[in-house]
Amino acid sequence: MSVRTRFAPSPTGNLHIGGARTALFNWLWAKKWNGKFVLRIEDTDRDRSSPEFEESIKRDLKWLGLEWDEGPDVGGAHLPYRQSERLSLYLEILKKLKETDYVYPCYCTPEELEAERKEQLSRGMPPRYSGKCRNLTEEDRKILEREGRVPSWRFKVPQRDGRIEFHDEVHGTYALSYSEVGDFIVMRSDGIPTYLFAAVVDDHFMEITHVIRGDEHLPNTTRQLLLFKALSWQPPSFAHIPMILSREGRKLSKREGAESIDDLRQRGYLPEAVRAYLATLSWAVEGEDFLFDLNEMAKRFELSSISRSSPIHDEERLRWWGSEAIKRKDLKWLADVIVKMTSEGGLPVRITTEELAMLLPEALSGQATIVELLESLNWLFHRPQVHEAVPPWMRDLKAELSKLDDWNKAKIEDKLRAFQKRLGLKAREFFHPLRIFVTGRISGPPLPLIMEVLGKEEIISRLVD
RNA sequence: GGCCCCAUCGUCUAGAGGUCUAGGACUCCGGGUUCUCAGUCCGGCAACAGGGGUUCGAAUCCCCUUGGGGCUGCCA
Repeated sequence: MSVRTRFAPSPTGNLHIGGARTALFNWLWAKKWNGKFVLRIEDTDRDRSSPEFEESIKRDLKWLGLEWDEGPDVGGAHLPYRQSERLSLYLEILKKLKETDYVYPCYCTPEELEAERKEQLSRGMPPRYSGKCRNLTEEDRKILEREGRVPSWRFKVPQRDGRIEFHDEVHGTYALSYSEVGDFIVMRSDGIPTYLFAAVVDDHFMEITHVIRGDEHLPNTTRQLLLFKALSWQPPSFAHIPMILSREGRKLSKREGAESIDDLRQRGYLPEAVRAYLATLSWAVEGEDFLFDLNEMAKRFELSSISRSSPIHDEERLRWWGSEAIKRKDLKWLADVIVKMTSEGGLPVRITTEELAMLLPEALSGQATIVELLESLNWLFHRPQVHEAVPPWMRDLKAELSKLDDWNKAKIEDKLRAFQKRLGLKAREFFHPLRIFVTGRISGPPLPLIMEVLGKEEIISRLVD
């Protein structure tokens, strides 16, 4: 059987680094085995799901290079791929469950359940469903329904000793006692299935072979296994990857380090950098070159080498991957992007893509993002605002340079050095202020190169005296 | 509260009983190179949470404690 994995986000927010890493691992595992990567939209939370989030998630996945073989927009053999469009299927399966007596209607209202939970907690009891609707008679049910109550449907968790056990690809054996699991709702009173149920049904019919997801689902898996068993379905393999924690060591939240992929893109990170960074959280690998190529990454990917402890999101390390990715990028490509950005930004373009590509090797110095790269090059597009005192030799230098006809970096450098020596200045005493007047910056590519690129006229006008 | 998961430098991690005076990467620090900064190259600081076992021998196995996380939802 060929490998099929899925990424099943709920469209209740943007794709953030945690979800992106889950998607990445699923993609890698499918591709490693020449299998299929399925995108499934889990929009069963009607209150919080929105089409806008679905769109942004898809856009961000594509940006990361994680294209899906089956899913919304691209179709596939298991249509539809949005849970809200699969409602009749869940109803059908629920019917089976009813017939085999694996579920029962629960007439408790959310308010009653909440009160019950509070009560249990205050008495130091585990907050679990009491099972009070489990043994209702037909007569009881009729009475409750006459009151206008619409039931939800709960799964009858076997009341027995022992534990529900399964093998997890990263955690090894995981087990939970039956007595720890309360009867859980599979179908809400409004006819919408819960995640626990819908995911099981979909994973079965979509023939998912490996469920790779965050380890917050570890306890849930036992419930889902119960469902698989009740339906006589073969469950997939499970791999629960540790969830990324914030700098403070807490679960990622909007307030704490839950960076959205959208945000990283807008800040100018390259997708391969984000991917490589995400991959190395929990995945220990030797070498790093292959991390920039998705297919190479897939070849080397191993579920068994994923570590069990939660990594902490670290911007410093993301930045390092960012600069590595830029360094490896084709110069022409980089130049193209920069030129495009400047023209879109309405900046005067004083340089051709080819010229820029030649300049780039000297200009690259640890910028983590394209935005930073552009920033570091802004002397190309703006005359600097210099507030420093004009050195006394500036007027002479200007005159000297005006006489230089052969305007290339070698000649410029000769001129500059001769001038500096004649003045009796140390190199830094001369070049440093000159750089500031030419670029407004205290660092950058070699000055003669900058001067050649900017052109004689531009340089003369920047050397205010 | 109950149950479960996790635990090596500040961070990501290697390590599957002796090869560990614990290796690599990021950050940081020092030095070389450079007109400057960055980069780059070289070097350096820095960890097995604590306590008990098991064993000739433990970062590696077991137990307890501590710490962190998750689940315990008509969220996913």
